[in-house]
Amino acid sequence: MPELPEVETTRRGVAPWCLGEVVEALVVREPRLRWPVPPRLGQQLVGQRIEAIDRRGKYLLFRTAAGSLLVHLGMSGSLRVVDAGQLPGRHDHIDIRLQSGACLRYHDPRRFGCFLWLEPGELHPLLSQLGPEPLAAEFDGDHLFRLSRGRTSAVKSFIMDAKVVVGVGNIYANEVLFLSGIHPRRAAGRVSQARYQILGNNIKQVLTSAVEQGGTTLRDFVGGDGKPGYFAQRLYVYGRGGEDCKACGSRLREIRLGQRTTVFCVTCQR
DNA sequence: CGCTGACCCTGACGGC
DNA sequence: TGCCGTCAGGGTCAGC
Repeated sequence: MPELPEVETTRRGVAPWCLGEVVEALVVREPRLRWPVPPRLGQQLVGQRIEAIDRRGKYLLFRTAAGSLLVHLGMSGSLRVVDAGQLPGRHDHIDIRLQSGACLRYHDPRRFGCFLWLEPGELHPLLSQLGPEPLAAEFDGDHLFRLSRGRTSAVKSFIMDAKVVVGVGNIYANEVLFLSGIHPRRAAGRVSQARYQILGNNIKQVLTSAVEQGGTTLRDFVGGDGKPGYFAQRLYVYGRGGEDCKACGSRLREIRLGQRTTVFCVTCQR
């Protein structure tokens, strides 16, 4: 599912159809998402003008004068612009119909995503604990180094912790650790400051590049405009367990770490 | 406080 | 062909 670049790609894809538009109707066919879709969401959203679409980590925020719609795509969610006349398919759970005739359609087979409402100025608990944006200036290797002191959990789990930094999901965690030469199971507290500088820089570089490429296409991901991303061709380790390391030729090893598949090179990563 | 594992849900895929 | 186990890009939560 979407990691940060996919969410950003979705944001950019849908924005041209949404900004300045008034919501005509909210159609909820299936309210059972990660949390139930609030019954009052329609009343809150309909009639409002979408003034901005922001992203915080992997959350999207549709801003209106009355409050904000908070959307998370979960593992399998997508948001696409379709013509209002297009019939919904299986797992097309929610439509946001705009007065222009366009329709934002939320599709999510696994239903791990969410649609929630935020009052103006409300700091939702889901957002209040989040760490810095990886592409912001306040995130860097020093931030990782400081937070990691004394931590015994694996550095891979550490960088995937949204309280540490948002937006680093399983694909990019694997990639970034490979590029940094760091063993994913190494204790976070036992990675040097110098290596965290490298890791921090690689997180910024890889996510920036992935956003520019339009995200990573795996299985069914498509951006808001329906076009697939092209980052998948550039993956070094994710999905390549048992294959040869592109740097040294060793066979890539695959392990489970915090219930997530982890792929790394025993030669390149220490 | 930090860490681990269960859990939420559907679908795809491989082995038998 | 079907059945079964496993796995999938997310995150929360309880328990230690």
